[in-house]
Amino acid sequence: MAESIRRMLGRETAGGEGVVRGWLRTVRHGKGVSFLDVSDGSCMDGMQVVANPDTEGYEDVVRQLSTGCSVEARGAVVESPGKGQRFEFHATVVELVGEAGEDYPLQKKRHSFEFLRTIAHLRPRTNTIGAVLRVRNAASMAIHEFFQQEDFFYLHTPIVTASDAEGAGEMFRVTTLPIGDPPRDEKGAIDDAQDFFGRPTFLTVSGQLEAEIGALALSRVYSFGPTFRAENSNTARHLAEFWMVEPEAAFYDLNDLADLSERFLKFVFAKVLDRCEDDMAFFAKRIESEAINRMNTVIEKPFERIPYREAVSILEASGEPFEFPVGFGLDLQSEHERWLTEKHAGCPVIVTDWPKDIKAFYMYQNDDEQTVAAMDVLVGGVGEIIGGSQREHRLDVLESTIRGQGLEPDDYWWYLDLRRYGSVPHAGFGLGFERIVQFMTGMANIRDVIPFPRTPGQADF
RNA sequence: UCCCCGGUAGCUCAGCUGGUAGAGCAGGCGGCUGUUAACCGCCUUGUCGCAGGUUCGAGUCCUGCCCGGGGAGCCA
Repeated sequence: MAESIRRMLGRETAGGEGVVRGWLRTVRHGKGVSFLDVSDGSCMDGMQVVANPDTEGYEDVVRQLSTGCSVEARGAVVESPGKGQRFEFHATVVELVGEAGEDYPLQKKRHSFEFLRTIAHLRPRTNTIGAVLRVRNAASMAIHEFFQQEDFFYLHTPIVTASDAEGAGEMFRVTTLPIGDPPRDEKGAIDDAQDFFGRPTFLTVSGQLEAEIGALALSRVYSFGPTFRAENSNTARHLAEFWMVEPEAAFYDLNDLADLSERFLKFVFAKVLDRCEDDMAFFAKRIESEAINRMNTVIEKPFERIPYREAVSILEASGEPFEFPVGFGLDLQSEHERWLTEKHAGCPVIVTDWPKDIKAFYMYQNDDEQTVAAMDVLVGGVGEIIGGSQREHRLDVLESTIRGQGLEPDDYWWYLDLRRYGSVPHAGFGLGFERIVQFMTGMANIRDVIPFPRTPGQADF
């Protein structure tokens, strides 16, 4: 195998033979010399391949090269006399592997992200999307590393679920019934009993309920996988298919969970900064100047914890002309979240103990009977980045909350069983993976931080 | 789903209050240069999103539709 350009550029010293394989970003011809910017995606920088009339294939290959074609060059790594790179590659042979005609869509100029989305099969070859994909990779691995070192087991929660009551938005139906002529029962309704699973099934909107099963056996688990929402929401923050990280831990209370979330963010961000230095420098320079600073704030500053009640008082006393009202029982808007973390605290903020009426049924009810043990982690620039809670582990309280919200306890029979047999306090949080990639990279649209975005009306590639 | 904005050359965009389409980049040719999204000169490229309508005349105004972007709601 050829050495990657990342490794080649990272060599201690020049000298030595090598092979460069990759795609041509641009080519500059001089009278007796040509410079090929060759990228193989292994790092931000490409390798400057230098060819001259002594290079085999100079006239019939090198002089004919164009942006986008793939090449293989054999030669030697030498110190570069030019500015802009430490090493360059002096080719003795250059071969064309795959040509790219003049209609190659990616030019050596800036393209709009909107246009790049229409050529998602080629956009990973751009600087920005390439860097995004490398950051995604580094962040994914850091997430696994973090949980492994914290003794969390990676639990594979299901993609297909029969529960249509997870309560987190519209779901995609999964069926093998013939769509034009489905079987009917005696009343003329579609006969779900004849469907593949014998009942209606959907793509999961959350692995949390199953993660709780895992936590109440292995003590600490996390799921990290695709999640689906059929909401018709068309924003820079929503995808129909996205990746979610959901740790769940037995014998954790809300404080333990807040501690975990703080360690988690600090660890993952530090790893990404360390392993994607060039990519992050690119984002800070070309996409969002605060990208690295924001991450460093999370890494360096202790998170401040503020109960919701107190947060509301602070916001009310702030004198800030907010667009949306503040008051007990009202959810915090993005503008409130950002003011709390950016102006008030100057560090990430964890808002705890929220009014039960605006939170989900499975959250632990506090002794005041008005609030639940929920938390939102707020960071500068985006607001909420993590949401979690201690779960209600008391059977009677959970059953009455389910009924109180008009839900049917029988639909949750196994979830309630977990409270019947060896129930323990436990807690967990969820975070949208693409949201933290957005936070890290400063990319404005979530469709540009996932390789193949799925949004309403869009499932190409 | 609602509100706002937009859809003009392969790409990024300009085109004022209606008068019949332009720049940069890409591409072609030539020049020059150990070059750095190289540079200089010349040249080519358009069903102006689609369908109607108003008008002597529509890229420009009106209506509908499609697509995209921003904001909102919902959320992760």
